[in-house]
Amino acid sequence: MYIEDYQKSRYLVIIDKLKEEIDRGNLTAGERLPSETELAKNFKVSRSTVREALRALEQENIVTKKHGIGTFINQKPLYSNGIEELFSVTDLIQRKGYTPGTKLIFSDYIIPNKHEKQKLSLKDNEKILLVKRIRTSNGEPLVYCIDKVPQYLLPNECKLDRESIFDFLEAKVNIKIDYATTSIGTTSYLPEISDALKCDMDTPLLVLKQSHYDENDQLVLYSINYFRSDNFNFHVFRKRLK
Amino acid sequence: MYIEDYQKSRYLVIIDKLKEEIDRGNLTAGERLPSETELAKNFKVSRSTVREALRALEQENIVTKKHGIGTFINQKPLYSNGIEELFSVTDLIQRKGYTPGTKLIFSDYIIPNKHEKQKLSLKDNEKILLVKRIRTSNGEPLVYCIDKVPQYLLPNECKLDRESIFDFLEAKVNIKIDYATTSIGTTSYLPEISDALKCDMDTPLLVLKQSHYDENDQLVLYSINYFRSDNFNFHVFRKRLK
DNA sequence: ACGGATTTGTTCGTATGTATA
DNA sequence: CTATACATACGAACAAATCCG
Repeated sequence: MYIEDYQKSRYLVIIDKLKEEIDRGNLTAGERLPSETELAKNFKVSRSTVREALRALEQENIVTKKHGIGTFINQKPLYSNGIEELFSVTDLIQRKGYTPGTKLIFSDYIIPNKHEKQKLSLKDNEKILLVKRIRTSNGEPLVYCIDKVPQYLLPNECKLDRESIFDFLEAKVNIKIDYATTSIGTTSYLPEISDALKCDMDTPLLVLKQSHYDENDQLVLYSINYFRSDNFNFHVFRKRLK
Repeated sequence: MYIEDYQKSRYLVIIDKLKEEIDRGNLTAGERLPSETELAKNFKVSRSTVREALRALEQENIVTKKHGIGTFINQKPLYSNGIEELFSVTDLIQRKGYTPGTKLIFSDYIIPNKHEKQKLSLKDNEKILLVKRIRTSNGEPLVYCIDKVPQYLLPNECKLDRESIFDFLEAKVNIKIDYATTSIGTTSYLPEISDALKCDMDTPLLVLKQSHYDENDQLVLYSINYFRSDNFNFHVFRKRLK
């Protein structure tokens, strides 16, 4: 009987219901929601619970609250490639509806140089697995990926050559990548990389250097991704503070 | 007497106090905060208020809460140029401790082309103010800015040649820019722009195309910024969802 | 310009649920 | 199993912003 809604907090249920209303078109862009008091009455919960739900929706940029006026459905649905959400290259390609592929260039354990040692905060004698791959989207080269993982995190002999590193770490080693700090820059023609991506000397590359952390704030993966930027952009939603 | 702390909500005060403790080093990275109940007792507020403060700090990526364990100061210092926060180029330069400057290239009202008309959702006959400027940091050219503002938003004859457009719109026209949707890409050498930025043919440019909206979701400014990327990176904090 | 009605913001106190050590 | 810590939920009160007659 009460198996149905078992263990789902009320405010989460309200979020789902409101999102459904929006998807279904009963609530459209720019429209004002019923007041918090009204919503509370409708959903038969307290105003606090409604506010909890609205807060989450505001954080997702789905609604905007205005003091003394009301809560409004946002104009901009956004969700393009919002770069502020961390996903693997595999995910990135799949979300665009394309088929991801991988060409392995290099994969082996190496002795880290000073810079790598510092980035991954390694002790002496600790090696890293260095993987270089070209990721393709429907067969077309899109990204040149260089990934570095400390050896001590990995099972023996593992080469990480095929699958998504994110998926592998999660499935086989039980490491969940939680967040990353990323720097975004560019570079001009680099022989090794530009040629592999089949782009000419005039095509600059978009470079993402990322330090990935797990849920315990351990740095588990440092990666450099070179994107062909002629047919590729990232998007960010930027919000003014204060 | 009571003029001092006039009208500042308690949770904001708590946020400031906790940040101060962190800055001062009394609370260091990785450390666990006192429990919510304890903090409430210390600050002489209810636990709800403490939670309100902690929620905000979590959103700013300053602390992480773990169910049943505690609240922890984050490892990562974060936000150098967190691009997810929207600020003007003037702010950007000032935050780095440099002195911003401006060289005006062009400023006049023009009849928009089809693309501009669509981007700014203009009616027929509506002109736009087109401004092209080089922004300098301690005298060195850093960004080439192209800004487009619908004429009907501006006072007569205004040319926006000197100051920050953000500041001008806020101070003189009472338009507050609230958020922007941004695409990040690159471009190779462009004569007009690369030369102005004094960079050679091998230096790619980082391109930010931004649609700026005010608090009523009105598109008020479309801008294209070309950054010299040889001495400049953006940073993003990317978080995994789910 | 004023006042009252509406709406969101802040704070409190309390109770109960759930995760972790 | 128990104590601790965070998560969810309720209801109440007052503050502050906005709107409208």
